[in-house]
Amino acid sequence: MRKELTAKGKATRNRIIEGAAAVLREKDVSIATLDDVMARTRTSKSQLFHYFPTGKDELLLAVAHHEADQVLADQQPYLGCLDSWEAWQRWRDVVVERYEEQGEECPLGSLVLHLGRSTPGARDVVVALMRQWQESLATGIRALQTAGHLPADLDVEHRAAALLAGIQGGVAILQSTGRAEHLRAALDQGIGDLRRAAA
Amino acid sequence: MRKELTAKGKATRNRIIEGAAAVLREKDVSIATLDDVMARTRTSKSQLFHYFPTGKDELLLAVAHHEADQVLADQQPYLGCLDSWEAWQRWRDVVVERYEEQGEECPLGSLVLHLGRSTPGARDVVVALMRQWQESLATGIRALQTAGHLPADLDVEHRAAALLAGIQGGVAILQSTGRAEHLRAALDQGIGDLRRAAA
DNA sequence: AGTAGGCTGGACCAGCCAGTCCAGTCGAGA
DNA sequence: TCTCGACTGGACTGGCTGGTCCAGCCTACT
Repeated sequence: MRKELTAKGKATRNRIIEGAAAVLREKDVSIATLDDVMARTRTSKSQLFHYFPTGKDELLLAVAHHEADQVLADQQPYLGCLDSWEAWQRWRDVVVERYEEQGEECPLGSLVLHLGRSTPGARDVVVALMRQWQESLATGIRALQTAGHLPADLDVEHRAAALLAGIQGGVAILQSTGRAEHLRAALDQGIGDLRRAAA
Repeated sequence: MRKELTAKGKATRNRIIEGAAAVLREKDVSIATLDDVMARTRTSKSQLFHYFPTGKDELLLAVAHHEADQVLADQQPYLGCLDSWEAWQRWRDVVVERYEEQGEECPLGSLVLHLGRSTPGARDVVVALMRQWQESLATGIRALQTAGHLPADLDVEHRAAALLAGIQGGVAILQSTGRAEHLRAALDQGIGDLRRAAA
C-alpha cells in the first residue's frame, strides 16, 4: 500500500495474504482467527497490524482481491479466446474441473458476505469480477458472430448475463449440496442453446 | 421437538424462531447474537436454552428450516401449476419481485454457510429445498409437454436443473452486487429457450 | 386445593480473540 | 561506523458472547 515498503516488507505482506487465503480455504471466515494466519505464515500479531493497520477487515479485503484475481486467472487461456466451439467446450471443462476440485468452500463468496456493507470496497470486488467475467463471455460470443457461427442480431449481453448467472448458481449449488450436476447442466444448456441459435 | 411442549411453550418457541429469522434478515449470522434474539422476542436466555438445549446452532438450524419453507411458499400458487406460458410468466414476475424486495440479505444462504459441515442436517435443508424446487420446475415443463406446447423428447430434468442454477446465480449476483439484471436475464433466457424449443 | 413439571428471569462465568504497546533487531544509506 | 526507520516478537488487555445455574412463577391435571 504505502511506498515505504521494502522488498522484504512486500514479501512478508504477500506471504500473509497468501497464507490467509490458504487458511480461508480450509475454514470459514467466521471461524478463522488472526492466530490461524499467524501460525500458518509464521508471523507475529504486530506484523499483521503493521501491514494492515486498520485490522482484520483490511487483511480480509486484500485476500478478497487476491482471490478475485485468481478466479479469472484459473480460466485462462481459454476464457481469453472463446472464438470456436471447441474453445468454448474446453473452457467449460476447465470451469467444471476447477470448481469440482475447490468443492466445499468459496472463500471469495463468504469473504464478501462477511465483510458486507460494513467494509467499503468489499462489494466492489465482486462487482468488478462479475463485470470482467461477463465481458469475457460477451467477447467470446461476439467472436463467434464475426466468425459467422452465430447470427448478428443475437442479444449478446443478455446471453452473457444469463450464462454467468447459470455458472454462479451452479457453483452455489455445488458448494451447498456437494453435487456438480447443476453447474454442468447450466453450462451445457447455455452453450447448447447458443449452438441451436446458430441454426 | 419434545411432546411435552405446552401450547404456550409451542407459541414461545415459534416466537423465538420468527424473531430470530427477523434478526437474521437485518444482520449477518456472524454479527447477530443471542442477545439480539432475546431483545427482539422479549425472552430470556434461559428460555432460549430451554427450547434449544444444545444452543445457538440448534436455533439457527430451526430458523433455516423455517426460511426454506418460506422460499417455496412465497412462489405459490404459481410454482404449483406451471401449465401454460402465462403461468410461467407470472411465476417469473413473482420470483423477480420477491428477490428484488429481499435484496441485500439471504438469510438461508448465509445461515447454511455458517452452520456448514459442523452441524449435521444443515446441508440437508438446502439439498431438500433444491430438490423440491427443481421437481416443481420439472413438473411444470412436463405439463407443457402433455399440453402439446413442447416436444416430448425434451430432457426435462436437465432443463430444470439449468433453470434452477440460473435462478440461484441470479439471486447470488443480486445479493452481492445489488443488480437484478442477471436474475431477469437468466429467467427470460431460460423460458425463452424453452419457448424456442417448441418450434 | 395441592403438586409436579413446564416455563421464565437474570445474575454469573469462562474462554476467545481483535487490537495495543513497547522493547528490541535488522539493514540500507550517509 | 552511525543512525534512522522499517521490521519483528510477544505479553497484555478489555470487551464480547455463548452457555450455566438456580430460584421462583404459572398451569394443567388430579
